[in-house]
Amino acid sequence: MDDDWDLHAVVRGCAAVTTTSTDTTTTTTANNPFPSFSSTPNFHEVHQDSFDFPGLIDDRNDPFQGLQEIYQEFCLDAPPPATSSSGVDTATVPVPAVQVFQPHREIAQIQPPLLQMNMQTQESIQFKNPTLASPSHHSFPAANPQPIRQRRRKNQQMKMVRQMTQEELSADSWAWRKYGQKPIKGSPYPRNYYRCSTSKGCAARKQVERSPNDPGIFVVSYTGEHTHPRPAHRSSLAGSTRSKFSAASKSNNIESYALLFQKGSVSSSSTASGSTFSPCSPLMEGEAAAQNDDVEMAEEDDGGGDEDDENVIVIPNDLMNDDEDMFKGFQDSDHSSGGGDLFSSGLLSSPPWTPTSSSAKASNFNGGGGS
DNA sequence: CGATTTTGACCCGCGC
DNA sequence: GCGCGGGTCAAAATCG
Repeated sequence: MDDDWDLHAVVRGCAAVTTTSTDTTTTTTANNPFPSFSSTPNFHEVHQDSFDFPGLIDDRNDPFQGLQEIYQEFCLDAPPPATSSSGVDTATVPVPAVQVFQPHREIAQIQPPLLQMNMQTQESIQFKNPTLASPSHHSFPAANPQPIRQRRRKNQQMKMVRQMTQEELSADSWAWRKYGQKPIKGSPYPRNYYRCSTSKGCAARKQVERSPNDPGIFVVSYTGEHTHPRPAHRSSLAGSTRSKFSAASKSNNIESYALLFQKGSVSSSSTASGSTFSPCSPLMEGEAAAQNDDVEMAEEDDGGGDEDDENVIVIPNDLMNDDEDMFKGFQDSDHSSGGGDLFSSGLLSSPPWTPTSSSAKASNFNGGGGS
């Protein structure tokens, strides 16, 4: 197919784009493959009763901060705090499983290292990034350079799952490369596998699949962590190929973004179109067939599908509003250095989540591409 | 020509 | 131990 949407762009969309317009977001961190969290009362409501994470959710004004910190530990090279605020080793803190499903909302299912330490088989937890394995805090084995397949117990993998829309998918500033696609039992839509293409040894992985509940929603799972800083510029590798948006990308207005989305929508009916930033195109490829078969999920438990029920933290959509700050970053770096994202890379000149462009939404994205 | 996508095969975790 | 299902590999195709 010649009109495939650019995969990179697609997968780049891990950054959240939500409707929020306030300043409740936190910033994404350099190596953090996951979107940062924002703090909202909602989170408190949902989780405070469900968890008891010393140092994670506490009395701080920003209940999310703790979570974010833990996340950062997971994703960043920065050494994590040794203990929780209460002095209790976080590794020993019981972690009840919680899942909250909110259709049409983003969901984060988190398995941060600290929380995971008390899971059954600790030895199975590994970080490929040496710097992540902070010996004093985590008893993770040192990164093993061992190249071949590194498989952890499936239910032990640290994973962050999030539901997002097409446009949100498009906001991912990381460069991803697709390395596989598999039909998932029980789901009409295939799952697409991506790895970070910025750095060869980067262990960051991303899975994207369409939500069986709502084809307009994409379930994105992040595993592993980046072993390199967030690309300052969209590297030549980053989605450089298959890009057919040169024209649109050169324009410096929001319309170009909207246009791109329109393109996506138009093409989606037949093939997905060659749009560079189409967040979900890869998904659609396989989906097309599935959709034709009539999505017939006898009973989908949830969008999360077979996510591990245990050891999972689900974060409501509202809490995941990192887009704003993230976007700030885009803008900041964009104008000057190019900022390593769709915009800086020239794929987009304006953020998709601006009021203007927001109208050109993910709704366009249904339908699916070819193959 | 280099990078990415596609896709069947292979590997392996996990439940029975 | 076996089989299923999911994750990854890797060769070939594709694209700019």
